[in-house]
Amino acid sequence: MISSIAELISDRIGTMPAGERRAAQTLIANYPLTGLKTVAEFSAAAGVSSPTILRFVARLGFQNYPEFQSALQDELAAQLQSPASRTLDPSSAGGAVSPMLEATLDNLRETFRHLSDKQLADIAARLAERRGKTFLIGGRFTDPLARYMAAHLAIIQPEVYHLAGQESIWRDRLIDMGKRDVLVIFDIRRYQESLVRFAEKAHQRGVQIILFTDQWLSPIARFARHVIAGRTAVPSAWDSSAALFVVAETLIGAVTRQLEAAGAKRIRDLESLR
Amino acid sequence: MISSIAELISDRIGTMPAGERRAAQTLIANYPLTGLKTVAEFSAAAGVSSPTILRFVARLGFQNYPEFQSALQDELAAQLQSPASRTLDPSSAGGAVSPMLEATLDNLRETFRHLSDKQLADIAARLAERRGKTFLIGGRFTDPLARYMAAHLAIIQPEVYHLAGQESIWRDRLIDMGKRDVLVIFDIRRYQESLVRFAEKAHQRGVQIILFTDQWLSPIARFARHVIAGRTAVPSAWDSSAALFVVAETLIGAVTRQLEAAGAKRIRDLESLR
DNA sequence: GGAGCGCTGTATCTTATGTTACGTATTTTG
DNA sequence: CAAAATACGTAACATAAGATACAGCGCTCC
Repeated sequence: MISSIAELISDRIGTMPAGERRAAQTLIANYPLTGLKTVAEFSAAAGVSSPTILRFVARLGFQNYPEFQSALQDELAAQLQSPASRTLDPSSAGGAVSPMLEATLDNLRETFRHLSDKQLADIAARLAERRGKTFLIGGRFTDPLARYMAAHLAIIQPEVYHLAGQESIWRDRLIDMGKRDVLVIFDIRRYQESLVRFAEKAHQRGVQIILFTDQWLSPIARFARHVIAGRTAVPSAWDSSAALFVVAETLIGAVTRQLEAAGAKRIRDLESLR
Repeated sequence: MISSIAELISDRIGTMPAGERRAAQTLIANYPLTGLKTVAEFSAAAGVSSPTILRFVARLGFQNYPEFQSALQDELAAQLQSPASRTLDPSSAGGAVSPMLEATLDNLRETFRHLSDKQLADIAARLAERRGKTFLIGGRFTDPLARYMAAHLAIIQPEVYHLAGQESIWRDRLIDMGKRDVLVIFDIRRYQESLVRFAEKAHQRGVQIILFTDQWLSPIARFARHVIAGRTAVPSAWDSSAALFVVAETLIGAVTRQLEAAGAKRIRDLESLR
């Protein structure tokens, strides 16, 4: 059964022509506000013409645009009157919504529950003090997280390097690493032998290691100065790196804040280079 | 300081004449819906005439009725984007828990609320049916997400390619793309000109585009067959890609499930290759 | 109790919004 | 590859919306 207009749309969006689908997507993207504006504004937002908007609402079964708007308003009224129904979406209680989401939300909460603010602040401070270089590397599936973090950190401070490519390549970079440097490693099951070896050698050279791993802890934890253990279990064939991703974003934010003064200037400089 | 229109009203309601006060009370009673309706409906609901409504609006400092409505809509938009601020009272958030986490949790819920199961299933089905090749690409900060997704998809099916490196390189890959193929693009603010150009050309060649973007929709939405709009707002200098990351993981899981029969064999084959 | 002021509603006008018709472009089908 | 069907946008149209002018009414204060 279809109760909301949003459902109605996602139900029929497959059968719509391109233009109307754009209208639908625009409406869903910031639902239901676009639908409360005028046809002209709606069409401009979606990048189509006004008749297309009207055909779109007609296809949804409404006689005219005002009738469509009234329906949206009624829906909004019902939502606003019972805020609980918005937070606890009936579909989420019904289990229709992806159990992946539920599991991920749990993972996030659990991960942060075991992660004190102080710990995060310490790590952020270590990343922010630029005594030496910062290296980032990840495993088979987690290397994108290392890239993501590197992409941000490299903007707000110099000497941030993502170690990519073959093992032999980054192994040679060990020669550049010393006790003033930081190495951020992402490694979750199944832990990669090559990463462990690399971490050990870096550790021997006095490099401070910050490890992102799962709750069973990669063997690299043995060499790490800081360990972030994220929950990874989800109802899927794969483990989830979402919790580690969010921790990474949190750290990026914290480091940025600490480097605000120096960082702001650097960002301005970068902008002017474009 | 007065931040919301509701405050503004209750601030001045004492100085208003009887008719306008009725208008004010009616609006407050089911705020802000009455204000989004037409002047005629508003006046009928309040039991006064239309000019009284207009005088009421003028007294609040608005030049005309549409301006007043826009202000209400903006306010509503702000509310809908951060449901936590309304649902969870600030005192409960007073704990030491990172506001980043709270914002991210909200973003996840909001993103999935606008994303129906059917839509996800459709996209997963499209990614699972291997009529053609699958290409993935991302912008400056989102390319790691493309990599992450590619790393997983490439294991369970053949002909999955992540487009990396310079623009000229992947532009040349266009020649391999046809209407049987799928292109997954990640693009959030600030949208990259090069990606838009690339998407347009791919679209012209009949490639089906699946777009991961933010709620303001990249211009690429114009060419996309499927659009996933994730919430990105967090208390940080950067936008958050966490919601898109989780959607990506969800899709990876769904595709894997669909390809279970074929995929399981493939995974076994891969294992034996090690 | 009468004059002045202010608030409110009716009626009219103007604007801009939603609607429709039609020609062109695009896609699909035989 | 051709022909039909469908979809889209431009432009003209009709309608309903918001704005305004003005008259009536009630209230207050001499």
